[in-house]
Amino acid sequence: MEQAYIPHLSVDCVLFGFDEKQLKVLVVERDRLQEEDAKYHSGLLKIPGRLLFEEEYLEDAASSIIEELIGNESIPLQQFQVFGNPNRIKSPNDLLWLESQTKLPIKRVVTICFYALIKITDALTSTLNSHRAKWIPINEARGLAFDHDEIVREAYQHLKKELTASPLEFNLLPTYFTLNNLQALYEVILDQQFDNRNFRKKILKLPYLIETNKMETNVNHRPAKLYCFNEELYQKNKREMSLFFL
Amino acid sequence: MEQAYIPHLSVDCVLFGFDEKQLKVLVVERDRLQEEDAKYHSGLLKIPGRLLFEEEYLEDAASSIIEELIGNESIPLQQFQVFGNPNRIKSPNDLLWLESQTKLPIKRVVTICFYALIKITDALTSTLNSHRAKWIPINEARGLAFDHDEIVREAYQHLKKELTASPLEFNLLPTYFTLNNLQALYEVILDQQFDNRNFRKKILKLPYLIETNKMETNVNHRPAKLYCFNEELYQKNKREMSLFFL
DNA sequence: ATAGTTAACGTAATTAGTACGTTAATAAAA
DNA sequence: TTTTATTAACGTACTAATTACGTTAACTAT
Repeated sequence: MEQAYIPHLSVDCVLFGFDEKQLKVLVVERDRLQEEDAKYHSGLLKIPGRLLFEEEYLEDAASSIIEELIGNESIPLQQFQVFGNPNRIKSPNDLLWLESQTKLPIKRVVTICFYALIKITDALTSTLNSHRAKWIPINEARGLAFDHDEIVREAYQHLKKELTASPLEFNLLPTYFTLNNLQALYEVILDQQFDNRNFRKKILKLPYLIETNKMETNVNHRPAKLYCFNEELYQKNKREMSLFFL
Repeated sequence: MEQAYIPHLSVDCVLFGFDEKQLKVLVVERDRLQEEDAKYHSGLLKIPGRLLFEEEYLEDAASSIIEELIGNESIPLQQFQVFGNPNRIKSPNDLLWLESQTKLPIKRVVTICFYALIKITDALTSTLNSHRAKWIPINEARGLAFDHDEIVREAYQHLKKELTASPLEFNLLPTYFTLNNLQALYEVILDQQFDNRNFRKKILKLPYLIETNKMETNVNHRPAKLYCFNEELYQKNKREMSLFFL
């Protein structure tokens, strides 16, 4: 059964990834319109999102958008802000594109935005390619379609704030990671340097950070111990640990 | 010119007030429907809100709702969450009421929620009465129409989190207040006691808390100095002071 | 072997936070 | 006029957390 879109409401997702060096966001190509689609198919970039269906839960819409791109359906989502100015869609092409997608006359779209943290290794390149999606460094997310520059900027602010308040960003790391991986993540997100020895002392207090007996391999220096994240202990402890972390 | 409503979108406001003892929220009566409106006119309670107009900014809608009830138009608003489950309007009467208000067929309403802090003395009793609005203690906000119980609960959580992260709740106090007024506010919102002497030391570090030469009057004990809040200094300092306060 | 690189442990000094005691100023009661 | 009740306002010793460092260990590449 085909579901009908609500022409006034959409859901957009800012998906964050971390490749051990940089914080990235996932963007997809907004197809160029037929008329201007002359030579190549590479269009303007946007963040993943679509109009809401009439009977659809907001979280379900966001999850389905993520699942299509990443394949994983159990990724925690954070609703962070609504963008709904009557004039937020400034470019006539953006509007035409929306109408071509939905076959509906579109006047104004209020979009409910979510962000999620993605293990960058979970996203298969083939799936990304087939959706013409790719990771770009957050500071290169400029000139996106609609008001998506602003949406990405605000999502980043919320992520920063959340990370300062509670240490939960393990989802951006691979399953096994070194303490220095973790520190690099904190430094990149918060744009702030930490003393390695003090960071280590502080982070090791977290009961849900588990030391394994695995070691880093293929490095040309002393290999570090690998750690992993115990989600069950995290669920138990996040309430107490949630405020005032770093 | 009459503006048309968007039948799928509304804005609701949780307005917090503080009467030196209790944290309160402003509620209005949802008119009983004609049929059941037999004896008296006191209806079910709801928080203030309405459908969005087609060309209206979200913040403007929220501001207009507040201005109508409080009269003051420059109150900072915080967008905190969207409530948009397809089945969030459970009571048939709530739906009928919406349709009677808007003369539109309503299927599903996604509501964008804001909260604001109100000096309780700014709200004129006459204005409140004419809108059949009143302040009720937050823990008595039960059995409200729609899913407004949940909305109030969530708004309160956000307020708590915000107050823990940054000390900005001066808008809940009268212009001149004692340090004990301020402490009582913190204790009520955070549901936590503070040592009077330590609270005083900590709060006096805030550069935007200004000592005046006025004194408390009409108290049968040693009168306290009155303080006020310097908004300009607050704007300058909030960035640095914003995290990790109490 | 030696140099280069990052891992991992430790400690003194500083700063912030907590738990208290004491005196001061006012109104009302005795 | 003294006493009592009540809250204001100041101060200080103790404890916990944070910061700023030094040092040694384990690995690779030359």
